[in-house]
Amino acid sequence: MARSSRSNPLALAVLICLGERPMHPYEAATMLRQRHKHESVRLNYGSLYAVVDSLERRGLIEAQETERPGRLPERTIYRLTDKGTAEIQDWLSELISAPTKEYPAFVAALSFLPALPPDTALALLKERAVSLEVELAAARGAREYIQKLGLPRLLWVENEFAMVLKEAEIDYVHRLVEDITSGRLEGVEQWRQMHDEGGANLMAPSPWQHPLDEEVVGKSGTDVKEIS
Amino acid sequence: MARSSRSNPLALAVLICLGERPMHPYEAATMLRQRHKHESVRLNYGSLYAVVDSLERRGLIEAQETERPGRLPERTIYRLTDKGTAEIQDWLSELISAPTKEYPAFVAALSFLPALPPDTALALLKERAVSLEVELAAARGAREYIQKLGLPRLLWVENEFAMVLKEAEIDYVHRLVEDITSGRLEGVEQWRQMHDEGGANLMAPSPWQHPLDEEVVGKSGTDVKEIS
DNA sequence: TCTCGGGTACTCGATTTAGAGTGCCTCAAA
DNA sequence: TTTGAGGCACTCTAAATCGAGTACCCGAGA
Repeated sequence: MARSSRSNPLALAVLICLGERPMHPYEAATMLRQRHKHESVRLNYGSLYAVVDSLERRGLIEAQETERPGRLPERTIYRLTDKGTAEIQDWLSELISAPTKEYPAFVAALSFLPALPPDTALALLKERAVSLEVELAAARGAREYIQKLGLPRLLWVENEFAMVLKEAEIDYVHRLVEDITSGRLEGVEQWRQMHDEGGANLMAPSPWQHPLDEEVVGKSGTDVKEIS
Repeated sequence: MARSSRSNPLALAVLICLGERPMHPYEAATMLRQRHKHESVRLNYGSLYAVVDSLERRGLIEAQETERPGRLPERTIYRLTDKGTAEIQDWLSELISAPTKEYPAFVAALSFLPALPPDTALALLKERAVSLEVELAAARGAREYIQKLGLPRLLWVENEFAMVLKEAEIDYVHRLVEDITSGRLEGVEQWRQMHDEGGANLMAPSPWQHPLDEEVVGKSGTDVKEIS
């Protein structure tokens, strides 16, 4: 229960905004966008209010007053409680000290790579490399500009790290492209062969009858009796 | 609608399993675990059946027969449709060719680093580095073992890439630790100063009055009239 | 003067997700 | 012989998520 409530980092972001001064949710969102934190924390208005409610239920923030400027929708100003202050330290410490298992889409995609014909895969990987390089160039541009504005590096570390990840990915994609083209990647011959023969599209090209399957695949698949 | 249905890669994984031969959802899950795909694709039983239903509604798979071995719960065997075969190619192509914006927890954490006192942050970062190194060693071990089993590299690329990411992260954390310790990271002095003075915990240490805020923060925050 | 695009500040509902729970089975040890 | 651990194959429900929608306001241009 307390564990699942730490799932959405947007909640932490809101807490930290409120740590600066009391404000209403929409203003916190505005501030986060202002400071470009919406590039590191998924921010959408649907979740924002859900997350704020949950923070209030948990006693980490409390409503201070509600006002309505003109006849615009009413807005509730929240303030951080002591429990909230403690939660910031705790949650943030956990996030920094303990790596969490993540599931990037590209890792998933790579694990099914053999399902595409090798030449298609190659073309698509090259496309990705180009897109990534464009993104990287954009990020570099942004960084230089921001630096000129005088923002110290401390307040930009997240983007620095994001760039590091992007560079690593670019390198890897390039290497992969080369290894496939040159046939250096072991498995390509069977891969190509299987698609040439109009073979089934699998994550385990049939020539090998997936090495990890051992005898186990049959276990839950072969007692096909007693059809209802 | 079609867009949102591509959100969970588990659906793609199921499609690909069914591409091998018809089977019931639980068996697909077993096969995925067998082949260690659950390390690249988030797999839990709650989502599994939801995802299968959605695939059926979209006409990508269809029920072939339902059987019940003994008096165990009934199981439904699904098979891939032609639409499903096409969807595999399409979806996978998209995943490979177009990088998608992701929000790793550590990026979020870094963007709030100034909210922790610098010495705490340092200690936590060192902790993370150690954990990451342990994980990397484990991954290397697994890879060597798997290699000895004779699994070709093609069927292991996703882990290779995951390791590349991990290495990049380790490097970065090390650099960050050094830059903070040595004071080379610009902003540390103010950072330390602000926490020494028992200052507020913010993502924008107060001495700078967040450079990116310009005049804008006041916009939605200062018309505090007409309290209801 | 009118209006039209863009910003403000939320609300709503349809999906999705996570993970605990269920009831059945098998096998092995006491 | 009983008992209990562990696997099978789902089902259920509470919570989270996302994006579209709403209702208002303001300022610039025709």
